Amino acid sequence: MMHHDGKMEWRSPCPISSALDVLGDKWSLLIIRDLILHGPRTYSQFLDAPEHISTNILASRLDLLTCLKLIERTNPDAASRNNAYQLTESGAALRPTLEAMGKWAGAHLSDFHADMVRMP
Amino acid sequence: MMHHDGKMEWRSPCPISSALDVLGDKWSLLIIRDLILHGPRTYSQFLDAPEHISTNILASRLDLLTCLKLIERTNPDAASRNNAYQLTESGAALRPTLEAMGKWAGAHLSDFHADMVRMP
DNA sequence: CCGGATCCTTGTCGATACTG
DNA sequence: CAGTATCGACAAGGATCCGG
Repeated sequence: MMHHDGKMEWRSPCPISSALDVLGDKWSLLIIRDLILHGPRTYSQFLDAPEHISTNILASRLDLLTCLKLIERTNPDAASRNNAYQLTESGAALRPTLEAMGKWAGAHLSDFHADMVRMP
Repeated sequence: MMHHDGKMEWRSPCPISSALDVLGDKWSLLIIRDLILHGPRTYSQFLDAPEHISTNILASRLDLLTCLKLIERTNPDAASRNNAYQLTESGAALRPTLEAMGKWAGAHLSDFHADMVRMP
């Protein structure tokens, strides 16, 4: 198993910049979204999301989010098979950010994306 | 001048996913942050931000954000020299998202990033 | 000079095949 | 089922060049 060496690179002391150092990509916040919407989730349940993340990207994001303690395994000691991931308190605290983001998209992106819906 | 062909790819109808289709990278929200914090800003002022975006990335992001009407030129008809970018109403509406994100980072990232400060 | 555009290198993403 | 290995495509970074 490959796991992160814990050495994060921070571009500046700005909190927003730091948040984006962790979450500034197209997938990390989608993983958090799935966990907020559906509760604990297994590897293959993440793969079933409509955005279709690929397996290696999912594994690397789960690894990073675990290292930074935004998520954790539901049963750390059990075999990885059928084991799930869940939010920590830190990950769950991203809910207001995601709500603000979803609200913004609903209000300001519908001109460009007619098929967008209220919530998945 | 090269400009975007307006064809965005949307991964799903989910608003959060759609927001991340636009803003899910390490730089776009930092541009919005600069505009919220400092008001209208020129090309070289963006380059002076402590995170040091490179010129080509900045140009392509400004172009995309302009196409999606999150930002606009302060004086569209004037020469590009010394012209600045400012937020539209749509871009300004991202303030709650950035505030939530900054608040989250301040509360949950300081264990990993000791040098982080309240606000830049 | 300022606002980019271009070139080139490096790194990350994404698809698919594969393994315990 | 939960990942890992591999490889090609593409995006980011960095330096420099150019038009006004």
